[in-house]
Amino acid sequence: MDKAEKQNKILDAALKLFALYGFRKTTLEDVAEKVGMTKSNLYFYVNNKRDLYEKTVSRSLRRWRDLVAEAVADTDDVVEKFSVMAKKSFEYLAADEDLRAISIKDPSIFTLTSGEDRFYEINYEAMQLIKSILVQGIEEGRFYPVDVDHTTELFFSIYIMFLIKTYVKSEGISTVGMYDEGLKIILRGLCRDQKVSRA
Amino acid sequence: MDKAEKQNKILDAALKLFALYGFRKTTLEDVAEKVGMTKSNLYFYVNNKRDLYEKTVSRSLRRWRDLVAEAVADTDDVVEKFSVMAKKSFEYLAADEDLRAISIKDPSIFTLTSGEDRFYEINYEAMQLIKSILVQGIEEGRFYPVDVDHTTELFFSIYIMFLIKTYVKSEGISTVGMYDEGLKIILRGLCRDQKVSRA
DNA sequence: TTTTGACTTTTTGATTCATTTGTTCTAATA
DNA sequence: TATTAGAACAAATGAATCAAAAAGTCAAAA
Repeated sequence: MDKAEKQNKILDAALKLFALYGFRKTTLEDVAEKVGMTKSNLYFYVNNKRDLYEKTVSRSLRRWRDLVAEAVADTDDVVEKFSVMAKKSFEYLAADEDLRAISIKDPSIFTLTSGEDRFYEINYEAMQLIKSILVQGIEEGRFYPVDVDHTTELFFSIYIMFLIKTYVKSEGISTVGMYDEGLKIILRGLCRDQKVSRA
Repeated sequence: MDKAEKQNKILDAALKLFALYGFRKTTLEDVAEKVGMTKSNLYFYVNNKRDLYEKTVSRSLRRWRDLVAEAVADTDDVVEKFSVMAKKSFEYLAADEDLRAISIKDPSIFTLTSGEDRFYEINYEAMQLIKSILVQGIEEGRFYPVDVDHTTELFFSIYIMFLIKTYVKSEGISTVGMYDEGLKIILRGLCRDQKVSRA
């Protein structure tokens, strides 16, 4: 088992422990024990506790983002792309229990303001995906010529808001209906032609 | 000066002090002094510190809501009503420096989830205004027949999100552009006819 | 190169205690 | 009777202390 491989095992262990206890309550000895080494040896692979935490969360966020990007790449029609992106990215957290547990214990993972976003680089790329779809849609004449940057930020903000409402502060199932309704209205406000095609 | 009148003076004084120092750092002696009485006498007009705070904030929030309602009532066209509501309610906080200062010191005034909203009754009526405009627009055949309840909650949530982004965590002027862009898209997604008329 | 145990430093949590502040009450006053 | 102030009490706060736990370092072993 080489270094990179062991680092991955450490991140796996850390993910589970952070999900279970949260940042403060998990000790580096917990992590070391779970991965079968001493605390001091852990420092051979890890800079410090905070860094381990951020790397753990970052990896999950990146997985999420990539999964959505792949689903979008598998789609042809721009409008369909937009819809797939909106749905996949929103549904994801329902399946990832560990990241969801961490998010509840540490709500600062999802911020409404990019200025205080510790995971900005990851989210920046997520926004690039939104932007690219908008640009494509406008170029193809399917979308109205909106202000791409403002609209990108707007959609991303609304999306984050829904994540918070739905998963961080579990507001019950009603947010799903809101999300669907919102998606319909936005698609209608975005699309030039009226054959929006989705329910 | 009768009791109600003095209570109002107390709320005025409290508003200024809470805006200046925040809840924790203003003492009831500060308030009593500002209004020219002793701390113990304050209790003749006020239940307790927390209650004074909530009443102070509530009054400001109610003023805000009523101002918007009046502006909407002065408008005839439904689409115009929606637009006026969106603009007036968003702009308001830029003018009310005291409430803005309080909001920054106490971000929990604006919540994304109604479950934790201490001012729910006030916001509920604000949502009723949104709802009534949606209903009117649908009845008049100007709006698509959206799910009124979900859409109402959706719009209110987006609105609160913008308040937080713009005033609580001052994200700079860029949110204003986002708001305008979003309003355009939403109006387009809402309106059956295409003569949306606003820039 | 990787690991460990012993080590130091930093953080945390519990406890104390004086001070401030919130709250109540009683008697005076207008 | 409605309103006020002063005294008194109760609760919250903040500073200080200190021991335990956890974070982080390092020289030497495997």
